[in-house]
Amino acid sequence: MKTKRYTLKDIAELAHVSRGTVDRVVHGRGKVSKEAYSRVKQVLDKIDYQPNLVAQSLRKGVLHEIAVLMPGYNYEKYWKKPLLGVEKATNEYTPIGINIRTFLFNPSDSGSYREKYTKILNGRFSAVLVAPFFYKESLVFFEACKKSGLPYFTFNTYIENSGAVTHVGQDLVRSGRTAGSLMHKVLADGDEYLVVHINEELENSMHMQDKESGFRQFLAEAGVAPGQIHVLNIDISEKLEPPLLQKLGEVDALKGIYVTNSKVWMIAGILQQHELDRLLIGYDLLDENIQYLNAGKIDYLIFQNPQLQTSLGIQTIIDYLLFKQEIPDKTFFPVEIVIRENLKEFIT
Amino acid sequence: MKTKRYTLKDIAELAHVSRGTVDRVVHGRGKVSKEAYSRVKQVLDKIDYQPNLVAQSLRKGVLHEIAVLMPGYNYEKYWKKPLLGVEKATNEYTPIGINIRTFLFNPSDSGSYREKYTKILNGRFSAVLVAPFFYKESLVFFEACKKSGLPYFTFNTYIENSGAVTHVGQDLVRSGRTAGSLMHKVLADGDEYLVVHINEELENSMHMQDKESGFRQFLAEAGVAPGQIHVLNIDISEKLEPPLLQKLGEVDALKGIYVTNSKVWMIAGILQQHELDRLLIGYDLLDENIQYLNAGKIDYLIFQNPQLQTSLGIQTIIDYLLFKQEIPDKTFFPVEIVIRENLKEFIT
DNA sequence: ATTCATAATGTGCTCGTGAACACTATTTTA
DNA sequence: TAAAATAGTGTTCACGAGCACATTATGAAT
Repeated sequence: MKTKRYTLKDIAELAHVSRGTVDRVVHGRGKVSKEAYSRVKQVLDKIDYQPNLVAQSLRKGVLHEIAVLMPGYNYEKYWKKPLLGVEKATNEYTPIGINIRTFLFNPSDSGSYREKYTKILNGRFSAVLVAPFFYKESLVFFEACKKSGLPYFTFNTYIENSGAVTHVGQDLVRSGRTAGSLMHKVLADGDEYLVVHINEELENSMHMQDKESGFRQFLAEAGVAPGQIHVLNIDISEKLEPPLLQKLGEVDALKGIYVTNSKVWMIAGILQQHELDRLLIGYDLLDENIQYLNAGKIDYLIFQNPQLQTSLGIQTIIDYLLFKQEIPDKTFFPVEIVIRENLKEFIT
Repeated sequence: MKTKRYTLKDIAELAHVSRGTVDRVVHGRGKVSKEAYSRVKQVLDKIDYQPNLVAQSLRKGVLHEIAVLMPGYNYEKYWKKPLLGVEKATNEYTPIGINIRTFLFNPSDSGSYREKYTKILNGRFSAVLVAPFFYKESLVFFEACKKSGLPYFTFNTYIENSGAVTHVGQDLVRSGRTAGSLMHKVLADGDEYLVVHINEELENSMHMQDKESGFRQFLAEAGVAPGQIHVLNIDISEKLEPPLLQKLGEVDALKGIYVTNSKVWMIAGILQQHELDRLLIGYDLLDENIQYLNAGKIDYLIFQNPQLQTSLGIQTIIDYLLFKQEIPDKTFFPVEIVIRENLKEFIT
């Protein structure tokens, strides 16, 4: 465990050359004779040289610059938490020579996305963490990254075969299964289930499909007939109330409602207004949702820990850059179940 | 945001003195004239000097040594995870000049505890993170720490008025409430509840009391009569089976069982053997528990994330030592609810 | 006024790395 | 063969803080 750390000077002595030569070998700068090279190489292979990061950092001023590309929270408040995660990581890593630059784009304007990623490509970054919000534009961006040898890491939105070193996010199918299981534990045998998708133009509808399929998957395994599961697609621009009330009127045994995104508070509001009592499950710790959770109108919230997405993402990048660690191509983090009783520690 | 970092040299120039004088003022080493002192002080006040940690670390070889005092996992496998947390933190912080030394004691031998903490007191540590397993011995240790000015941080076991800078742990009352709520959501109105304490000599029984009181607290608020809640105290050296079966035979409506520690798998085994079906809630992701969770015999596990206890503890210490941050006197982390469906990400 | 003590201040080296630079040895070109 | 080019190697400085040591200034004592 207590392996001595070798310095360039140590190696130089062992290989009977000067520090400069060792440096040239280590960094492959050339201008080294075959004999000197092989002697240094031999020593290097034997001792597993790890450069002193502290000294590197002191010398270079800044070891790495990392870019983060994500939507600004003034457009969508969901993004406030991920930004907090970035700030946390920034505070932690700045003193050791890692600079983090944040590029916020407008999530309803792909032009602003392009503009920001161009800046990143023109900067001199060691890596980039990106929420690939726009599909087509992201593919272009990824190609450009590859061309300039810039490693990219994605979070929040998963893109198949993106070529990213790692994706950090939540397993959506699993989160749907979790919702199904939670609901199934509480509901009785004959009760029926409702899945509500509340669409926004912005949000990726793939997300919701994955969640629904996980939900159905679990219930099927638990012996719930497909006919007991109802689905409601509502666009946010329409009124939510009429279709919901209609459905609840039609199906009397409908005892559980699963809302596949953070807009669950809207449903909670309608239920409260009409004094209806249903088991209600949704996503994310928005203020509105927390309020209804505390009031007992929402039973379970599934939490993506958006803050963790970015802080974990940045940490992964640093592991990659500094320690050349083996990085898994997907880093999932837990599907957290939040009820009123364990809420507190999640929101501080 | 983009505040320039001042160096000692910068300050020296601003105050028209030499680097050495600034150094003496910053460290209060004396040998400075009143005029020079006040000039430097003035500059210092204005610019908020933050010493360059990288340079400090390089110069001093190691910035801080932190001691961790906890039980070894060869005695109790529960402690394997906290140790992993220590290792994770070690890997992360060693390259920036923070050394972490672990002292493992035998949790059934207070002598070994004393022996290890003596070593720590004789070493030159900047801080210590301790699982204060033995109450009386810990008070002695804390006194000694105070005397020698060694800041101490506790985790896992909470000691009232310990004088620790921070305690890192889980809110036990809240975890009891959570168990109560989960169970109450599923059980019907007339159903009855059972709390099982499985004692080990080693474990602090305070823990279990806090959990039970949280459990009762919640159920009382939810309108469950105290008479509907039964308690079973079993010593691990006895046979668990007879008292449990007797209780279940006596009370027919007993539909939910809450085990206040990680020994829940023992109860699950008995239920399985006798083909009994009850809602079962317990603690921690031991292999045995996971097995029963997957088999559907355990419904919910409450998870303390033991790994997080130590890694968060060490991080807190570093914030304290390096950044002199305001540290809350208690750092709680979430009461995680684990079911079969969201298990996976918690165990990797 | 000169010597000595001491307070106050400045200088220089160290930590390990990176990079510019200087130097030597060998080969190429006129 | 002398001059020039180039390959190979070693030396030196800088990064910022900390600390030992050298230097200077100030006052006291003879």
